[in-house]
Amino acid sequence: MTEELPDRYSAADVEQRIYQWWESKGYFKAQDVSTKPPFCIILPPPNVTGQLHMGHALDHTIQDVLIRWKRMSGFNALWLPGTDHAGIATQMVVERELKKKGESRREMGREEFVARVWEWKRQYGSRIYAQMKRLGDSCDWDRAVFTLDEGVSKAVRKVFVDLYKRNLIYKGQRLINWSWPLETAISDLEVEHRETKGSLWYVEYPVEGSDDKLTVATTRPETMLGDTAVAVHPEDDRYKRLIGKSAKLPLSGRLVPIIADEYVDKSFGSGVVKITPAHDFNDYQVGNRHGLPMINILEKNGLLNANAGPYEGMKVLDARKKIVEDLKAGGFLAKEEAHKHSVGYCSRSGAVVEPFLSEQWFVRTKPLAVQARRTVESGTTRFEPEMWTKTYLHWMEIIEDWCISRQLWWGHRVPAWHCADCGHVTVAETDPASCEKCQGTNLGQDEDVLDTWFSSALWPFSTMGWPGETETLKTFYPTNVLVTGHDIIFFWVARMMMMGLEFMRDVPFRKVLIHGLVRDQDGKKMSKSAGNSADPVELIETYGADALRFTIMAQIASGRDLKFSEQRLEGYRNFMNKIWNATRFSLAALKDFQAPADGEKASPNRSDMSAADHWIISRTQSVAKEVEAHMEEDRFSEAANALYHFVWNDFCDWYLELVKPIIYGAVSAERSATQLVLAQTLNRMMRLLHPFIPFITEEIWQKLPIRSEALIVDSYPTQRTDKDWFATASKDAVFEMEVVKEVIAAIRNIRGENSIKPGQAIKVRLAPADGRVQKILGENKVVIMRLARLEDVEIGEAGNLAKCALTPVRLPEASVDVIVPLEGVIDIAEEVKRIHKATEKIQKDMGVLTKKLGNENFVKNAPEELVLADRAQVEQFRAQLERLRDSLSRLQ
RNA sequence: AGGCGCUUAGCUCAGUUGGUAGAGCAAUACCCUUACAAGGUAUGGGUCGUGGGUUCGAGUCCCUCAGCGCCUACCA
Repeated sequence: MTEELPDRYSAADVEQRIYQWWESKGYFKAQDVSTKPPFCIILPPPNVTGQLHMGHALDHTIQDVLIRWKRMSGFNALWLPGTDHAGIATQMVVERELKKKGESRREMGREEFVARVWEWKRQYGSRIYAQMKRLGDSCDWDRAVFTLDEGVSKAVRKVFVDLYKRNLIYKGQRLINWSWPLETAISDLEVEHRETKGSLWYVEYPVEGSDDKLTVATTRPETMLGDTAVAVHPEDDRYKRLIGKSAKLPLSGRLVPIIADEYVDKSFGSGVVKITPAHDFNDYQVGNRHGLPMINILEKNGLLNANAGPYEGMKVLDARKKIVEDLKAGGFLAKEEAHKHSVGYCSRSGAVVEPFLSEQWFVRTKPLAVQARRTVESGTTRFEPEMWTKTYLHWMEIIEDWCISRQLWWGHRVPAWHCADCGHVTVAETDPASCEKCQGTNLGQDEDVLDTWFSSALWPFSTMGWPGETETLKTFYPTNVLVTGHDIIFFWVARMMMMGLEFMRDVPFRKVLIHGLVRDQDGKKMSKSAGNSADPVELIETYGADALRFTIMAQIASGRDLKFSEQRLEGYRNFMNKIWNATRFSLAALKDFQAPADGEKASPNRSDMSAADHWIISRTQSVAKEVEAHMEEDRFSEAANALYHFVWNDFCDWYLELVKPIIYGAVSAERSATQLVLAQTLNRMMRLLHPFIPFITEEIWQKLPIRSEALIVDSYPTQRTDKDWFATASKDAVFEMEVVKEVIAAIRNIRGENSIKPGQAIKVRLAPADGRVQKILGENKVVIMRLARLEDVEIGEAGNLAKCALTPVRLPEASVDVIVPLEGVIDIAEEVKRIHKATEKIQKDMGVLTKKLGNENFVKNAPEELVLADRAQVEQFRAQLERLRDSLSRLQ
């Protein structure tokens, strides 16, 4: 009933077909109402302009593995997808397109431009979804949400209005970060600080009414046009007497007061600071403390304004140059020093960020942060790894008001209307027809849009139909886990916590799983601009999505960054091929196998099973147990590695090899039993592997003799689901197989060390220490002969050891001497070397143990079983050494 | 400046309660053995960054120092 499979697995031929089949069958769908327990993850919405990058690949693979695992574990699993309108990013992309066509945003006006962006979105907005599907993301696509969808927009408005009415949103004139190329405010978090080479200029400010001069140190001399004070430290004896007097600004001649403020560091520069409240955050605070006027010297486009007098219309850097020249010419410049300092850059445009005085909307975050802090402190929401808790809590302590307005066109427009008649601002969920104060109809909507992160902050409930009281919310809120990188804890996680608690009265998620970032081989963060980012879609095309997923999952450990290497990916691609070929062999071995009617429940007669059969079932049980424990604790790499080892080493290297003599043998009850075990093991193996490598496992599943309709919705093997199957394995089988494996390994070692050609069959004598082991060896004689390539094996007394290689096999509770007569087979001298090597190793190990056991305190304090085990081990070593010495003496 | 993290085999990294160090890749030797050369068998390779402490016993817990990295704040 099996068809022929190609000997190489081709992911490209399989993955997209399988994905479409899953989707067409509706397997990704979750139920709003269900008897199953809910499990929900909301996808951190990628930018609608985004292309899938390695960061997504990492983030999504974790989520998909979790979702698939939970889905198979009987949960009503919902992975809710969506995309983010990404205000600045998208606006920039579309503007760039327009520019190519010779069009501009400003010329076409707001309405037309927004229409063009929507057009762009319609065309390219689902590109990222298509790429996610290549990765295997099993999202419930029918629920996909875009942040500008009607439902989400309604939620945004409701939240805005609500917070405004409660005075948690306000509009105010404040100093904010201004990106002049984009002509918009940006939040603190969108500013990147970079060490930059600059100069420190010492400028002399004459003191009014005296010959004194104050030397002011500054890195931005052009801002002196906006100076409204000069400050010194109140305890600075050099300048105490000048406090209260006025200084005369060079060039403009304007008078400014000399004030005292503790903010000034006496030891830095000259100990005198010029105060420019409208262009520096510290100065802004000093200005507020002293009630200083604020002089803004910049236009929105970054050029100097009328306040700059003769410098009006110049760019900041040009003005700086000119002013330095003028200061020098006027004799005001005392000196210039090279100076390194950190400068803020706009993370979007790359331009230097200017602190800029402007009218913006703010969220008062401190009251919101209180609960958001407490729920994490109390453990209602936990961070994993736990260390991020501190980062989060610290930020919640120092949190500042959040500037939520952006001077962009693409986004949620601020739902506030300014009355031209009375000046009142009407904030409302539905567009008002008239001013709520004077009833005038001369209303104009606020021009600003909201920070993209404002809508993102509502994501966990806005995507589920809030403010409606939906079944989705009832079932899935709070969500179970949020999976994200540590770079957006502040941007996003913290804000979702605040909003969720405020509007849903409950945390948005029970757990925040923080993972690391993807780096290149040199440890650099992957980024487009650095040109070092691997393209996951390309990698998927070359190696397959499964290989990429497994590479990620096998390496990701407790939130650490992961260095991506294609070599490693190749290794796991080989693993996929290994699985494929193991299946190919198995299916051939099952050609004449009749699938039992009771499918997964069918078990063979225990008496018909071989030791290998018992053993592989027991190994399956162990690995299932291990994987379950690791998955429960989010130790994905441990789970992945346990599976890797199980498949490659246990199943392929041992089980399949052990079973070959039976499979190739005559039809019998024993052979049928082994076929059944093989079929059942394949079934469990695919189920265990599926969350990690969904495509290949589903493809294989469809060809298995024992299977259900679809692996993706079959059950995940645990001690409970597969209790009966695991119970068919005899407990003795593990021990029995250990003996067999060790004996084979010992013979192989003798062969390898003595350079006996693989093709050359040899004779071996096995001398077991007791009847139990003797029985085991007898029962597995065929297997041992095959795997060790023997032409004959004798089991019994050690006999004459003359010219023999000997390896005492070490096992707790078992001992066998493996004896290979070497005469005519190899050079005796080689064997002498081998025995010396083996002896040294045992002596070394024994030395450690005897030293330990010689320590009274160890014997007194260590657990008894440990001491006993060590003693037994020493005894065994002693016996083994004796055998080796004996063997050595008989060689010469 | 403060906070956090890292330092284990040539490379990339695991190592959950402290009990004689592991994986993948790379390397070496031999093999196209009828599932797989994207494979098999065997082998070599580490005083777990430094110095100290706790303990019968430390890669694992505590302290010191060094190097690297990240985050936050910022020097006018």
